Amino acid sequence: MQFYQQQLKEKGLKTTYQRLKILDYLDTHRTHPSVEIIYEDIKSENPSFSKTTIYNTIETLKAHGLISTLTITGSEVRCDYKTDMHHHFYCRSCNRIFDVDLEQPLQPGSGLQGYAIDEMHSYFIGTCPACLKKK
Amino acid sequence: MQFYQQQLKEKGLKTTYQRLKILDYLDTHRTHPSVEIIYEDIKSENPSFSKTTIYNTIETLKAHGLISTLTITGSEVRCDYKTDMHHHFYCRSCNRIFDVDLEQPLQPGSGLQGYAIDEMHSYFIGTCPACLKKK
DNA sequence: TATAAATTTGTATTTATTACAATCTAATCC
DNA sequence: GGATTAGATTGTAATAAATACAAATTTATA
Ligand SMILES: [Mn+2]
Ligand SMILES: [Mn+2]
Ligand SMILES: [Zn+2]
Ligand SMILES: [Zn+2]
Repeated sequence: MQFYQQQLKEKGLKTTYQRLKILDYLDTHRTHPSVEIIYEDIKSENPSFSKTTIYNTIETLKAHGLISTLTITGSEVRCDYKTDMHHHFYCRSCNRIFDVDLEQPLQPGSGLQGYAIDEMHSYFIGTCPACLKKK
Repeated sequence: MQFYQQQLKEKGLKTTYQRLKILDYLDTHRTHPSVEIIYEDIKSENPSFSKTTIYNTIETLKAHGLISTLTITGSEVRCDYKTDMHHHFYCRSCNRIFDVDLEQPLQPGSGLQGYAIDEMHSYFIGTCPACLKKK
């Protein structure tokens, strides 16, 4: 928790219980949870937590580079404690998102001369091993 | 138009004015338009066209591999006539999506052993050259 | 401890998408 | 060609994620 507090201070953000809680949640739940999931989980032990706060906090933390978000499911934002570039696999069957390692990480390349790049993503969509077994 | 009709037949889909129109629209508007944009444009010359039909048709055409869709903006589905794997750049400033060529096309790699892959995407987010100039 | 700025909260609103039932149409068969 | 029917389109209602906003609360600073 001390570390999160320091991160917030470095970014000029006030330390609040909510921000610490969300950072901790994402750090310990590397499952790319949706806002809804985060909300349900946190709310269960902290009923006064507001969903709007989660939206606000996710936006703030992301804007300051402390977390990242994914839009690969098409229906909701998914959150990620990791901010370094890495790749994902989205299983349509169980709705889970997995981190994947690729031999060839994504590189800008000459086709992007003149573009200012903020984010790089690559991902796969399909069915994960566990779901394949069930069928 | 003859070609679209043949494509539909090959997939066992009925030929309808709406499907031909949407295929033609996407073929001639390689701008990754949203459903809303497609709707506005088509409706202007064909007021009876329904937005639901566009949603339905996009889904059907995609399911049969005749078009593809992107979810990279986070707020709406964007449509693409191209179905072969290629990469994208999303400009947050003008909301446009550009096709980009990369030296290294995305490859599954050993990190995805056991996964069944339906789609592969990679994309960049940032500011396009035109928007950079304006600032 | 008092203060100001920032944050949280609850509610209302917006927007994209889906559900659904009635109507219509394309393909098939006579 | 005309009747049949499965499939497609349409309009409306419903859902769900995300945003807007203002009041209440809290943090950091003095
Ligand atoms: Mn991740
Ligand atoms: Mn494209
Ligand atoms: Zn799965
Ligand atoms: Zn731009």
